[in-house]
Amino acid sequence: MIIRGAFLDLQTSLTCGQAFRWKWMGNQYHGVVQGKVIILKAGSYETFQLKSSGPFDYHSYFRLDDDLEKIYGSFSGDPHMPTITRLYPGMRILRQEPFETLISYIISQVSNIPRITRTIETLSHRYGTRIRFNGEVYHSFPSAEQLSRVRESSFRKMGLGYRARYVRNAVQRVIDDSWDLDTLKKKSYDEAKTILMSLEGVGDKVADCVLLFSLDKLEAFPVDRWVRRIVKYLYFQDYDPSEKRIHEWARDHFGTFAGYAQQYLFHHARQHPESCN
DNA sequence: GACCAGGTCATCA
DNA sequence: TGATGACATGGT
Repeated sequence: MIIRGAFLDLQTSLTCGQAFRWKWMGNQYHGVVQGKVIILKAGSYETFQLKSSGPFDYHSYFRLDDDLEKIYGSFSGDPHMPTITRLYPGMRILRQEPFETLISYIISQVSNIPRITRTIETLSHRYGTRIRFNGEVYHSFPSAEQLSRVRESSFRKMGLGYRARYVRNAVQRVIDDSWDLDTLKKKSYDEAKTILMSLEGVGDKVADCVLLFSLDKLEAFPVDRWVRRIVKYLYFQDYDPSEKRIHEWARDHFGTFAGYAQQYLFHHARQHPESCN
């Protein structure tokens, strides 16, 4: 199937560090979303080729309803964002699955993207559902049910370290309370964040990532080391802002689309570390 | 081998 | 509220 006319930078959107399961193989991106194998290839201007093992709502996954021009426009009063958004046009926030996002970002803390990717791959390979497609074997990200049979010690052996207990507890909570994380979409940002943070090992940052990347809260502004670095350099040169101060500032300064601003700042900081010194 | 990584939590002033 | 260190481990 060919998708036309989407303002979407496939490569940057898939590899800017928000999703961990996309692999570049044979000139295409291969991934598994909602238990389906998805293969994507960028064609000439604004066309994409999509193959999948089952129905895939790419419009929803890539959030094609988000009007990027309008979002960029909402940052036009900022001294830096017009330049930064222009460097990565078409980079979109993805709408990922809440459970996968929660577990992935619990794992991500104080780690690095290559390691996070590898760990999540191992987790999927061991406990996810095996899917054959086009002669290749893929694995879905495991469900809470599938992970509920895994001991904390097994997570530890996979290299999760102290995060093993957090993952184990989060899985247990989802199973015990028959917790459908999607219901958090209907709650306010603050309510949903409070609920997520009631999980051990889920603090400000992980909660914001889950809210932004899977629960439609575009006002979430995850602050990690990279974001703190670039925000401090670009906007707070005379003093060192506290975590709380950065959050207040981001909400006031960027408003409803703070999450998009965050992702562009994060990506830019990683592409150009020298721009933060 | 040192330093760092998409943090969180407990503890103490 | 704000500062500090422990937590496990692997990438560079």
